[in-house]
Amino acid sequence: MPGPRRSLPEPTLARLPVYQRIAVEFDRRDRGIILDSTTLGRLAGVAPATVRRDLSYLGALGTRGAGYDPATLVSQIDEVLGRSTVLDVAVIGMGNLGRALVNSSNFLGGVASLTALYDSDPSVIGTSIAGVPVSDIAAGIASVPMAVICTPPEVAQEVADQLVAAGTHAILNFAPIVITVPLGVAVRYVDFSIELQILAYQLMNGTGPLGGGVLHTLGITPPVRRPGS
Amino acid sequence: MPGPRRSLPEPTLARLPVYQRIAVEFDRRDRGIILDSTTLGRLAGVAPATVRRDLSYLGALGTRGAGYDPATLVSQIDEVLGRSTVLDVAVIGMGNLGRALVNSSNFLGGVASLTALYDSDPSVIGTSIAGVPVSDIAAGIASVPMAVICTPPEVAQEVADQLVAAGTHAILNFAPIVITVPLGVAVRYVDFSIELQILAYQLMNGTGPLGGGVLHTLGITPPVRRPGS
DNA sequence: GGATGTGAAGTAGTTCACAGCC
DNA sequence: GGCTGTGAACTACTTCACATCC
Repeated sequence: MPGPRRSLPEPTLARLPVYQRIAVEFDRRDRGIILDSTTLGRLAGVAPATVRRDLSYLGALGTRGAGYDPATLVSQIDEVLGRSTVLDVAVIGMGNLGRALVNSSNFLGGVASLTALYDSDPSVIGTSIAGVPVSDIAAGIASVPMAVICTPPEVAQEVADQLVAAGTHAILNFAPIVITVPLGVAVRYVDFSIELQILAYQLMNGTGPLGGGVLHTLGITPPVRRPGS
Repeated sequence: MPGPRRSLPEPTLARLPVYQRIAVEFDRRDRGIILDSTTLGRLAGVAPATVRRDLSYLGALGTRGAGYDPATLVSQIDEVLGRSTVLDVAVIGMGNLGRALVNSSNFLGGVASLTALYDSDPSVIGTSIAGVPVSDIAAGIASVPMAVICTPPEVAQEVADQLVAAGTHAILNFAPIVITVPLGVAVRYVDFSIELQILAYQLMNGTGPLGGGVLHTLGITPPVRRPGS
């Protein structure tokens, strides 16, 4: 079994939204300017060759000798990321984090629409957050393609099971625990404490003050600025 | 330039806290039991060979024919992750997200101690959150080794510059923008909207309902459960 | 001239497969 | 017997370097 042959490598997938944010900004500010892979790479924190390789997966959208048109970039990335289809998403667990997420302006990233919120706390059930009413999780979960788990870790697996039973096929899990799902359900993890631990390690070892500080999260290498530049 | 030779591969580094959480749980529940790489791998969502390779970086701490002692695992991972040295961390930007983070019980992950909070909003400055007073960012930042940026993207670069000037060498950035720092400063990114976009893509293409749903965040592959198991 | 797009080379991480030890 | 620890093979991604085209 050679693996499900994802059409786009995951690190590339993670960088596309970054390129797009940059292109949006350029298109807004300097309409008509052309972005080359070196500039785009510097702003995105990525090597020029990597930028070109990434964008070449979307087809030949650059102009040799010049670069990439921001407007084209924006629409092509929209296309490949499927921004034309907005997916419904539910958030389970309306504690501090759940509330912070749904109130955050960039959370949905243009690909998703918030359709339901769930909690088990009677004092929260029935209230509205970001314009969406909070339902009682015990009363069942409506079918949604994507869901975000922001519950305490003890109940995360149970919630995941409920979601899967209700037809969810993509889960973003903020609970600090690995969840088990059937084949065919996509899960991604966001774990703040692990991120801090990695930073602490890198600060204490090698990659610290003398090392170079070039790290990778989401496959993104931040740009480096030498003392005099 | 062959790269700064980090002693531990980053994906391994990201998995160690996961193994440790599992080991802590086993040690608490069934004192004396021995964990083998297959079990540990299933719970962590990682192939057995990868578990063994990861743990072998910490030295030979398993017993051939048996497995790994949870208590040993916990203390060895503590050691390599540097849990003996607790680093001071500051959080900049006390909006919904900043507040949610500092109020979250597992945020500090045992490696950090929250020593300062900053914001620019007069109505927040002077209050205390999670027992730590919020200071005015305009009044300057005290020197801390690690910092977390939870500001809006427009001011994230400026805040990063202030932090670096104050001596910070590790930054966890939640603002949806790439920041530029001098060589020697470590930066990691957490971007919720990118995570959702990746999930949406994978749901729509290949890796969706029929594909396999095996994803990678933080280098962690979640375990898969076949319909009957 | 100058920047893209891409084979080829290089690098990092995963997985196999088995020797070694309990 | 069973499971670890690890060289060797494999796979995935990045980077080089250059032919190609505007």
